[in-house]
Amino acid sequence: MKKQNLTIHDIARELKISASTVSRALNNNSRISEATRNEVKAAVLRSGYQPNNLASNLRKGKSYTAGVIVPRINRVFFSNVIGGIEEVLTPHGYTITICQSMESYLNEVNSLKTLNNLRVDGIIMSMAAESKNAMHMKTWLDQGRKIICFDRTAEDLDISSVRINDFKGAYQTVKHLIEQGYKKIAFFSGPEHINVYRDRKAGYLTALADYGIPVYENLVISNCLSKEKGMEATRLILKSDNKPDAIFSSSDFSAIGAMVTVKEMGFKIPRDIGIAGFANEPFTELVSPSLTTVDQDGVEMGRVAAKVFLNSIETKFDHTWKEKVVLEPTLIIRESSNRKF
Amino acid sequence: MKKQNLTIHDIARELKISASTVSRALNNNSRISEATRNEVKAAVLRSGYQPNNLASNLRKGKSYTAGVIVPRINRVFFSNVIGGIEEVLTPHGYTITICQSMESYLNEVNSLKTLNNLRVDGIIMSMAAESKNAMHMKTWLDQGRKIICFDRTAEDLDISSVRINDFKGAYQTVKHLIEQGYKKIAFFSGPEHINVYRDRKAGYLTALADYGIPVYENLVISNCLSKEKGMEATRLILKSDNKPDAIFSSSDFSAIGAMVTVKEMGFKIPRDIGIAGFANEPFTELVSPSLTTVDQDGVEMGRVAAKVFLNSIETKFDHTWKEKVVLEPTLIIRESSNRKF
DNA sequence: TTGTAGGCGTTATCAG
DNA sequence: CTGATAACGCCTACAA
Repeated sequence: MKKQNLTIHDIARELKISASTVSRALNNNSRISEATRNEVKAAVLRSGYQPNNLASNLRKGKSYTAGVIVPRINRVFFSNVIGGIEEVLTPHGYTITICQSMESYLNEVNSLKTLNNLRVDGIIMSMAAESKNAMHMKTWLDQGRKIICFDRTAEDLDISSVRINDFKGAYQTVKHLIEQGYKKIAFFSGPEHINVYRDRKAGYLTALADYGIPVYENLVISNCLSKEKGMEATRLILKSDNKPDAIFSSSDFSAIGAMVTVKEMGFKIPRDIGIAGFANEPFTELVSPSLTTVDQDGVEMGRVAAKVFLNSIETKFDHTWKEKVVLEPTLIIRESSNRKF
Repeated sequence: MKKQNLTIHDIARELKISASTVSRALNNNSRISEATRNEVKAAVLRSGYQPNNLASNLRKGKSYTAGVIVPRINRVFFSNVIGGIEEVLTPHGYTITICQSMESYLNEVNSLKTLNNLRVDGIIMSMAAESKNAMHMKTWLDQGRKIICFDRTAEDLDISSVRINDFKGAYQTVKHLIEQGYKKIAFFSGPEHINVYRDRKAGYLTALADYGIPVYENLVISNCLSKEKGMEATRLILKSDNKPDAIFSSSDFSAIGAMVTVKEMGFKIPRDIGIAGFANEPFTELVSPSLTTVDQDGVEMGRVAAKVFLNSIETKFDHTWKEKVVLEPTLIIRESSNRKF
C-alpha cells in the first residue's frame, strides 16, 4: 500500500535516460527535445511521481517560503493580513510558514530563529507588544536576511515596512467629532512604545490643538485596549467633575466597553456622548448603535507586504533599498458619533 | 556585511575535528565527550553558525512541518483552530505551513499537492464547501500520507478526525427554544453535503419530532449562511401566512441578518420572535440583544487536532488506527431567546 | 570517542 | 540535445 517515494532516478531508469534529462523535462528547460519531454511527462503521470521540494530547495539555496510572525493569529486584523499575503504569494509559487509571538519578546526571538533555520526567503512580521527594541531583528538583518514589518514596525531600524497612516486616521476622527459639536473628547490609548498607538495619540492631540480645544489630563487614559479596561475607564471619567461629551478610543474593544458603560449609566449615544473606535473590527457595524471607527484594510496591507517581499527577494532593487509604504486609513462614520442628522 | 552561511564543516575546520563530530555535538548525541561538545558549542556561539534545517530534513526524510488547509484563514473559527494547532506543535519543534482553499475544490487539490511536495509530515484540514467528495484526499492517503480532518470532515474516508457534536448542539438549542415557549421554529441551513450542516439540520428535526412539533416546509430555508441571506429569508417568512415565532440558524451571520430584519419589521426580540445562531462568533455577545448561540471551541479543536497529528506521526499507534474525536458543544443562552425572565 | 564515506533528491556545470 | 559528475548541508552506518 504505502509506496516508496519515487525519484527522478526511478523515472530515468524506466525510460533508460539520465536523471538530469528528467529534471530538465520537468523544469521546462529549453535544451531538450519535445519528444523526450513528452515521454517524461507521460511517465511521471503514469507513475504518480511527485517532486521533493526539500531537495530542490536545498540544491537551489532557496525555499520559496515566506515566514510570517504575528502577535496572535486569531485577531481579525492579523488573520486578514495573512489572508492577503497568502493570496499574493501562492500564485508565485511561495508558501507561508506561520508563527505567533503571543505578544512575547522571547517567542518572537525563537520564531525568528526557527524561520531562519528553515531558510525562509524572507520574514513578514508585526512586532510583539513586549518587544521594545529591535536588536533581535538586527542580528538577522546583518546576516543578509530580509525582514518586512507591517503595522507595528521597528522604527529604529532601516527596514522595509507597510503601515497605515495612524496619525491621519486619528486626526480625522477627532476632527469629525469636533464637527459634530463635541467639545470634550476623551482618549483611550495603548502602549506608547508601539508606533501605532503613539501615532494615534499624536493625531488626537494635534487635532485638538488645531481646533483650539484644550487637553484635559484626566480624559487621556493610557493602556486602555480591552473591553474591560474601556468599561472601567468610562465609569471613572463619567463620574468625574470634568465629564467628557465624547470618547475616542485607539481600540474598538475598549470603545465597545465604553458603549456598554455609557448605556448602563443612562446616557444616550450619540446624543449625550459620542463614541468612536479604531480598526473596524467586524462587530463594529453589528452593535447598536453601530460604532464609528477607522478602517485599516488588513487584507490590502497583507497584499502590499507580500509584494514588497517579492520585490525584495527578486531583487529588482539593489540590496540597500528599503520600501516604506504608508496606506491610507478610512474613517467610517456610523451611528455612535452621528448626531447631526 | 552579508556573511556566507556557515556550515558544520566550517566549524569542523576551525576546531580541526570532523564534521560528523560537530553534528553529533549539536544533536546531543551520547557518543561524544563533554569536552568536545562544549568546544563545539562555544565555537558555534562565537561564529554565529545556524543549522540548515532544509538539509537536515532532507537527510532525515522528515520535515517537522504540519500542513494546514482551511477554507479561509480570516474566519474567526478557523484562525482560532490554527492558533490552537500552533500552540501545541511549536513546543514539539514543529512548524506549520498554511494554505487557504477559499472554499474552492481546485485550490484544495493544489494545496494538497504543494504540501505533499514540501514533504510535510501530515496535513490538518477542513474541507472546502465545494469539495463534494474526497477522492483528491484518497490519492494521498493511498501513498501513505497522513491527513487529519477537523470540523468539515470526509465521512466517506477512513481518516482521523476532530469534530464537535453538531447534532447535539442543534438539538439542545431547539429544545431550549421550545422550553422558552416557542412553537413555530424556523431553521436556516447550509449546504447539506457538508457534515456539519447536515448534522445541525438533523438535530433540529429530531428535537421537533421528540417534542411533537410539526415541521413546516416553508420555515426550513436552505443555503442561508450570510447576513444578507438571513435578512432576505427573514423578510420572506415573516410576511408569509405561516409566521414563525423563533428562528434557529446554522450560522451566526444569518442569525444577525434575521435580527436586523426582525427589528426593522417592528417585532420585539425575544418577546415576539426568539433567535439563536451557531458558532459563538465574537460579535454575538456584543450585539443587542445579545445572541444565543452554540459555542464550538476552535482553539481547543486545534489543540486536539494537533495532538492527533503528533500521535499519528510518532506512531505510537499502528498505521491503520484512526482517531475519531468528537468534542462537546456548549449552548450559550443570551438575551435573544430568553423570555422567561 | 572520533573519523570516513556515502547518500537524502535535485539541479548546475561541463563534456560530448 | 543528452549524460556524467559534483555539489547543496546534514546525518548515520561502519570502521578505527
